[in-house]
Amino acid sequence: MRPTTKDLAKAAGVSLASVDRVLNDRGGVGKKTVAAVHEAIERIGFTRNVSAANLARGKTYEFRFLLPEDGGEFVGKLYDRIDEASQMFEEEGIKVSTAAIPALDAHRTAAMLAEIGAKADGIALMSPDSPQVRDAALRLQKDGKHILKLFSGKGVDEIAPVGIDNKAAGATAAQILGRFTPSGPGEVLVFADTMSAQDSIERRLGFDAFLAERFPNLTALPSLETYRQPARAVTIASNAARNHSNVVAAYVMSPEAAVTVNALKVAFDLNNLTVIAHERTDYTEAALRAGEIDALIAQNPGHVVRSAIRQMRARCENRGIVASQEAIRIEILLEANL
Amino acid sequence: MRPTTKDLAKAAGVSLASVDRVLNDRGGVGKKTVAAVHEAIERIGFTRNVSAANLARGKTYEFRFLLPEDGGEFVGKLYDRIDEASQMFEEEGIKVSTAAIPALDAHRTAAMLAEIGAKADGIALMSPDSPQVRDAALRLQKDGKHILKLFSGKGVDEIAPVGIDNKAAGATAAQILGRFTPSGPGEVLVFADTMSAQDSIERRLGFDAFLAERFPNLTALPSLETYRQPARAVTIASNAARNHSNVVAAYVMSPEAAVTVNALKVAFDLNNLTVIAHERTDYTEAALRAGEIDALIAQNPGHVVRSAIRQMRARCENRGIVASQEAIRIEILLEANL
DNA sequence: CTGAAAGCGCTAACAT
DNA sequence: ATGTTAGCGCTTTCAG
Repeated sequence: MRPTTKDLAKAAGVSLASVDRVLNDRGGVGKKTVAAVHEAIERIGFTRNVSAANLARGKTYEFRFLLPEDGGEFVGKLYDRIDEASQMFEEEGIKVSTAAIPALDAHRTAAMLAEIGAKADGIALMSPDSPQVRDAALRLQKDGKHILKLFSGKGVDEIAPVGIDNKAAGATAAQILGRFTPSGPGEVLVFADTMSAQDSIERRLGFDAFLAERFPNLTALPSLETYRQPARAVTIASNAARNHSNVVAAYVMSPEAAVTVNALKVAFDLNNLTVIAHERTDYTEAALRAGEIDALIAQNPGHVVRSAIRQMRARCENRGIVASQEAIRIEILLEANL
Repeated sequence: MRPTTKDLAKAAGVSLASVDRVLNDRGGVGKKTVAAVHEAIERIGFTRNVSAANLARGKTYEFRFLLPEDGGEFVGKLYDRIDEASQMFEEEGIKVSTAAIPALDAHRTAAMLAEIGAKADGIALMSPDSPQVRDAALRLQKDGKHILKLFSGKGVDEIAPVGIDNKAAGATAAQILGRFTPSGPGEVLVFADTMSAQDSIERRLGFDAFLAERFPNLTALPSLETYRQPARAVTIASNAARNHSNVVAAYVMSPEAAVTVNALKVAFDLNNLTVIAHERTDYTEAALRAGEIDALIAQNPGHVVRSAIRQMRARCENRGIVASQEAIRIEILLEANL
């Protein structure tokens, strides 16, 4: 049988309470005691029983996902995965819920973050970077809350990101686009909802660097911003078709491809255009099947959600994580591996 | 606070013991009692606390991975992931270990399976299909052991598989190979360690069907078997180069690509040959970076290992699984998304 | 067929 | 600074 705290206490010649204090480094323990316990841990090979600890602690965590209120299909998928994960984590005493935030209004987002964050143990936030939100997040972190950024740039601030490396995702898009496009010089259209989003900037960076290095015959044109407005998107695409005679491919950077791809359909013959888009949604899946989109660069929303929850928990209990499990893979989706 | 068994017992007007009997349908309970408990569960919204149950039960599980003794690099990766997972699951009372089996010797494999299986609660087995092994596995299943097949065909027998759908993987290889290869007629070399392995057969099936339908100008040649012998592989590749004037691509089906790719390197100019291989190992990763391999069709070994463990546990506790979490994705790896 | 009661390994008051 | 002890929610004898 695996040694228990009782065994440990006996082996270290101290009481259960002292063992517990050392194990959870609560302080107020003599140096000798600490040393004795640590020595005994090594000697008898003690590993704590998490179930028992959680039970005794009786602590239940409240984690909250804050998602943009007008998020579109991809955010819809996230909601589904959160529901699913919420059920499986409930058994482990973790309550997971969601809240919609007005992502475009940095002020109100920051206010909501502060308010909701105060009541939760952990927050996973999906919102464009902004000073207000960043400050609110950092303040919460100071208060011992654990907060994670979803799908946003890594290393920009002190807030840990969860999601694919957007620069690498852009590079991946460039590589698949380059390989799928018949060789010979050509121009590549690049679309974004709006270039102010940190993730679009990073994708663009990775895309350009890779394309320039590997496919110098392909020229990436300046980013076109649709603001997710169908009419505007059509106008933009049509203008592009008129102004550029040798467009051979298009890269749709935003996670909501529908508006842009629909616009491309009216302005171009998609059979002669390599189209790379992001994220798997009902729309992009159908478009991939129909041959309108050639490949999808995606991240698994279920994995992102579960990873975020595991990471928030690990932080709450200040335990480590299994890094390889939490790395979010950049997936390339074709029709055959949907 | 979440309702507990005590609350449930009170709500149903029965004792804790009866509640437990119903919850774990142990039988020997009156119909009325069962009904009362179920009604109360719905009424007060009871969900069991797994931690507490596991603690009280005091049960620890023993799971064992049986892997081929001469497995090569890919199996090496598996060992690494198993070590890693073993640590994280130990905290939850799950002991995970490995054992090497003589995969080519069906008899001894079956014998080892029977012997090791008797001592474990669950077995994850990676071995070629054979009647002997199948029978040993089914016998263990009858004895209430839980056994999973790693990387082997789905639906072939009563033993649940863990790993990618090999037919779809073959199709994915075909699609990426087709798109990466300049159009115009050409021949495609297909390599296997040996075609007797179920997974190679399925990959070939998926590959051929997809290639024929989408890339009719590409002709897949009969499978070439290397038996993983370097000299033999070189001979085969050289013969292929001599006998076929228009080879434009190669599909390496086996999880150990090194021998075949090295042989291809001597017989062909890899710059003019699209090479698709399987699985991420140090070798394939380097080859991908060097441009010798054009794309990798892979499955995440860490995910496979964790999924197998979760599934064995779920079976032991006869709980359900979150299907979307256990589906092993067919990954397409390029240099940019390594 | 049903119930009472003693733990599982750990935590957290409350003592000392 | 250290120890004692009463549970956490559930399972499991052992009686009835």
